[in-house]
Amino acid sequence: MNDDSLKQPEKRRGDRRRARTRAEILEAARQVFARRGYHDASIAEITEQADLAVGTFYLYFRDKDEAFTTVLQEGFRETIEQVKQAVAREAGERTLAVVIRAIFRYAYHQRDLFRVALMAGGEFARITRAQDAIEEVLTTALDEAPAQPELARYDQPLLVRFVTGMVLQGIIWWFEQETPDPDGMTEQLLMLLHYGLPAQFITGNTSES
Amino acid sequence: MNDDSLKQPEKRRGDRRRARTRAEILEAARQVFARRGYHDASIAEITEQADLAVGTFYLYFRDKDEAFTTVLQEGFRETIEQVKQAVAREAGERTLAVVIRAIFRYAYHQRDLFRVALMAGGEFARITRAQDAIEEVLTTALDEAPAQPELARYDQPLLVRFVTGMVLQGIIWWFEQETPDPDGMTEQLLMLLHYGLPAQFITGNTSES
Amino acid sequence: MNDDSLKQPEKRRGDRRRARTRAEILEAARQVFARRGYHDASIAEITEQADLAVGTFYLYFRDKDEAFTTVLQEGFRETIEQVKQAVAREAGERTLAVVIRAIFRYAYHQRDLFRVALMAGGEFARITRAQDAIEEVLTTALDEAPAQPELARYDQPLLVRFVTGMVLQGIIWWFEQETPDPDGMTEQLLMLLHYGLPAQFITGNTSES
Amino acid sequence: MNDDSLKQPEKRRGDRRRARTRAEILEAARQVFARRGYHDASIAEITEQADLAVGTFYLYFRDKDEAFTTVLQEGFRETIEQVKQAVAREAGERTLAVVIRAIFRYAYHQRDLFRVALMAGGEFARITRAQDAIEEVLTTALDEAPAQPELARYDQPLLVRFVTGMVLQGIIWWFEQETPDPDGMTEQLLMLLHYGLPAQFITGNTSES
DNA sequence: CATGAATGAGACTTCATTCAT
DNA sequence: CATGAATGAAGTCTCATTCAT
Repeated sequence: MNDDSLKQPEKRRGDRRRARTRAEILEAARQVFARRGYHDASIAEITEQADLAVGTFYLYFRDKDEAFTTVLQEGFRETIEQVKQAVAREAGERTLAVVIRAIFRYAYHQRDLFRVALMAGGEFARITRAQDAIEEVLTTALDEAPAQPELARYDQPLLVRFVTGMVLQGIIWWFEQETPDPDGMTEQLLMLLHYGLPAQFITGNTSES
Repeated sequence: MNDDSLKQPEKRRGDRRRARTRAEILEAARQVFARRGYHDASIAEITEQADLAVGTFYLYFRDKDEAFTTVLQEGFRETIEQVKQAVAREAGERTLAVVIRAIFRYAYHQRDLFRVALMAGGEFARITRAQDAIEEVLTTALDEAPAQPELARYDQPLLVRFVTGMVLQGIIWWFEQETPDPDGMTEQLLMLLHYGLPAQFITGNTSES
Repeated sequence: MNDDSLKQPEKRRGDRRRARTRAEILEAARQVFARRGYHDASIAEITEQADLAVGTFYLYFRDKDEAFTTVLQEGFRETIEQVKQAVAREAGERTLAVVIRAIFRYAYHQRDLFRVALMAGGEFARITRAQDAIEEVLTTALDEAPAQPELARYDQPLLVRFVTGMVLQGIIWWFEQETPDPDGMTEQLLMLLHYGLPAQFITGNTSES
Repeated sequence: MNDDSLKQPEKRRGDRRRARTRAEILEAARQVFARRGYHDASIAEITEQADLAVGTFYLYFRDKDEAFTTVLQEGFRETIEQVKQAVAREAGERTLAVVIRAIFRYAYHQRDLFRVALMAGGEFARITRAQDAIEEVLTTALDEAPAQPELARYDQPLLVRFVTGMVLQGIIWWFEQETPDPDGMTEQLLMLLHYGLPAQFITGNTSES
């Protein structure tokens, strides 16, 4: 008891400190990965940015790869949660419109994270990590949607992929352009999904094939 | 004359040999880049795959970067040309249907090349090189299409990006799946572009917002 | 304060260690450069001689060139200072005799350094670095000397070069011979500068031209 | 007989051709060595300059080193011979004045060769090759000179070295300066050897030690 | 004889990772 | 916990030399 009441605060303080240092490294890593890409980012630059010694890095992460993975996982986990909360807030309306708007809104502030994921290269798995995050949210939305007879003609996973591709391109667009803002981007994307393209433009005929 | 008839064969033989070796290195590079990604591909592995000595590589390419760029450029140049020819063959019908079908048909056989481009990472410009190839073809198609009043509501470059994103995901799909085949993939994509998604599914309401 | 008294020793220890390692590399480099010349000296041989890993070299010097330059600069700086001090000690007598004796005395112990500088080859600038060190000292001596009417007939910079050439040959002599010692060498050189050669020996006549 | 009269011309023609090619390579080598120094000169650059294929080089020289050695040897042999002839022409007057003037005159036109020798670096022997050429001529001159009692106080080989050092510096001077011309240079050097420097300047006293 | 494509040893350099302090 | 000097494997690139044509 005595022991406990004395050590607990210390332990907590220690824990808090550990957590803070860990977070600092992660934040530094995120910036450096975004700046340099996975391969050209060096542990030295990360620790320097975090104002720590090189060795400290290895007290918190097994290796460069784990830090990288963690940056993505924790980053995307947060984004996914925020999106889910946003969707939940618009109670019941688990529609594509709501989901995509939420994605774009949060992704816009996380452009860096997507940059990190997309610039990684190397094992292909990594590239898709950004994609996975989007797919997960979209798939959930589709699954929870009321059955739609018109959807039957689509191969669902493929459909998700197509939409994911569009969303991804929207985010990539922001790597270089600032406009449109998230809501404008959402509007453009939904418009396309809603109205599609003129039949004549697609097939070149008035009548469909 | 005498001189010519004597030296020409020798010169041609040398040229042919040079071209062959160059092609072998390029092919090996393409495979290794696809297998490992840009950074993890080593010159040693490339030359080994080509059954040549390391030094030989440098007789044909200034450095790794030049080889990489060449793999993409020559690869995509060929693909782009084939697509354009295919489109031209279906005289006059420069519709999206024709273009996208052509892209999918040729990209299917070039999956490796897209893998190379997409796995590169590093400088972001590189990642988009695959994207650029698609965008170029799509933009041309859009520009040559008859003016469509309904298209006015879209931001054109963004529209191209969205479609590019879908196409890209279709190709990425093939990295792991074999089906659907190019024509099936085309059909799915065009269907989405043509009919769009049910309004209710998008907005959650019967009436639009 | 507490902080200071605690950290300072650590910092000092680290600094001392760094300085020691740096000096070890420099000493090893000097030996290897003297043994092999600039080009044939390899970083591997230098670090091996210093009993360190290859990578350690690059913690202290950007590249081989910087190490080489440093070996010469620090080596000659020391020599030049010692010569200047020696000259200063013989207060007021800034005569050639004093200067040259000082040069020979210190250069004798620095034979290795001159070997390094002279064996460098490559960019010619480097070869002359040893020469520069001597020229600098000699020029200073000449400039500070009381104006001498007889000196007017000489082209000063050329005169310095000639004397430099003699000194250099004296040092090179020691690369293979041990005798004469520095003072003997000085005596021989000064004698030549003082008495010159017999007129008849130079012109072949009793009377001068 | 028949055999002879028929083959000899062919053999001679072949020999002449071989000799010409060899000379072309040597000339090219000399230029490239002068331009780049021993190490940075590549066989490729030499053969390119000679407008030949790389392999041809090895039909005439065992390796790079042999070509280098030959450039120096043949170059200096020629210079030495010319100097000896010039000296012989001034019948009987084998004085220092004549020898040094001859050296400077021919060395001036061979600045490149000395540059090659001096820029070589690497094994020290090479650096001295230029020096050897001068020493040889000077030593011969000294040996053939009538015995001079005043010379007795000098250590002869050392004396030769000193003079060699002066001559060498005169030639090095021409690497960057154009003036004085060979005769002017000779005059300056001889003046120094003849009159020496003012006693006061050397010792700082009016009376000698 | 001449050619020049091919070879491969060897040099430099970087950087993730360890460990003594 | 923190530090940062040291490590050394691994990768890129050069170029003297060989050899089949």
